[in-house]
Amino acid sequence: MEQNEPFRSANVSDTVQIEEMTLSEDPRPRRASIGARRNPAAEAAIVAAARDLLGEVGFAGFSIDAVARRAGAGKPTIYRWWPSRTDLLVAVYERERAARLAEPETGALKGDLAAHARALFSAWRETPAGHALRGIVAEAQGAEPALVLLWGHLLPALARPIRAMLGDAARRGEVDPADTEMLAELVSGFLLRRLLTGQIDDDRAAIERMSRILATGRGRAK
Amino acid sequence: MEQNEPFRSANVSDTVQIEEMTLSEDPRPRRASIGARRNPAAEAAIVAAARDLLGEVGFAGFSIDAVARRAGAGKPTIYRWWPSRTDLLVAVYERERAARLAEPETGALKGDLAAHARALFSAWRETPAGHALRGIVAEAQGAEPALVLLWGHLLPALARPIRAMLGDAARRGEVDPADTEMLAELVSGFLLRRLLTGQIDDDRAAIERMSRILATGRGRAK
DNA sequence: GCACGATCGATACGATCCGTAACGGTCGTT
DNA sequence: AACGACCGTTACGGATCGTATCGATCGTGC
Repeated sequence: MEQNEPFRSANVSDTVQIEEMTLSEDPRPRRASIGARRNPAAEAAIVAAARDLLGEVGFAGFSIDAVARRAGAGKPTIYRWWPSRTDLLVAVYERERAARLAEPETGALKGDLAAHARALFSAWRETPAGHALRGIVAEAQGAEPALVLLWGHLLPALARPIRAMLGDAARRGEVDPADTEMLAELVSGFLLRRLLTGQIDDDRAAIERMSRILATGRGRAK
Repeated sequence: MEQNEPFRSANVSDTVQIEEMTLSEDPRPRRASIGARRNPAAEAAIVAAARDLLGEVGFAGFSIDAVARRAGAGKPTIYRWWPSRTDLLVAVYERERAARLAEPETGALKGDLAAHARALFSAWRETPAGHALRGIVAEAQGAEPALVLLWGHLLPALARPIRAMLGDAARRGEVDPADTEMLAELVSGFLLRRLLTGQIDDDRAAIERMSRILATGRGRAK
């Protein structure tokens, strides 16, 4: 879904600043070592290859071998910097996710939650971040380090903006401060369940309902 | 994670009387064919081996080869009846889950939800059903058939008793009937997120909080 | 200047697993 | 009595993982 122009390779743009267009299939650039230090071009090419691969075939076709082939890199180079497949997935996930940050400036909790959920679903749909997170969750079901990383780092990061919204709402008196933690868990549970079942389309009705139930309670339902 | 309980003895319950040809010192019991029909002993031995393997090493060490070795069965026999690894996981999951059905207390929604969540966590802890479901979810992130099975069959089955409780509550006027669907999704999201992150210990406080928020709303917080 | 050493890509290895094929043997069904 | 679906064994091709080895590259420290 991204850039596909088979640009005629002019130069390699070797400086530290790496553009993300260094991924085409050139004859044999043979990106060699640049000395006793990490080659930023290799790092960028590997992450870009992993990202594109995830975007094209999803987690199903994601393998270190395939990434190495696509990036024109050696597997030892990948394993040197990302000790496991999970780490590479995390690198892709965090790089893609960093670009999209939702602003919770709405004022009412319900609107904040809905906007955030819609923005997150959109990011998961339109970047490989969704596939990356799905893969990480999958690996966490069989590998202990991935599980620790998931619920010690990634899920807290996922819940952080939600918790921030809930904190604001608590300060405004919209919710009981004692409930914010569980409310954040319920929201992230909703998001995660939708992601893992492939239901991240822009279902505004469902998002609206979720936000209303969790933001305003439902005791006084219509 | 991996708090492997010695869940049950390795007895192959129901179905058919099985001689102890699985663990004895005999070199090769060689359970042969019984003619042009399915051998219940083979089926029971395979499912039992899969269940025990899940209970001992979790989804990480679960493979068809390992199950075949343990069951003294041939891989073709397994693939004949369970066309994919996912199907075998489902067989284990549904067999273990069938034993434990929580009865709704028919009192108030909050208590029903809490009791059900606690019973489910308990079953996931003390039988391999939790490991099986985690494996199915993991495979659903990379295989389309598993995904279809998960959210077309398993998750609806998981949500069914919850939806029933919510239906009762709606008839009692406790919740708006229009909210039952999303409430069921939120509850199952809570359960699933806890399972996938290995947090299915008997956290009564959290379960209580979840039940209170979803059952009674939280607009009138203390 | 110069040896050291970490890096690069290429290749290969052992191990594991998947899903299927071929085969001889078993035994109800027809 | 022939048929055919079943069983377990063995084996295969393909894919993947993670690691080892190698020659070449080129900053860094002496």
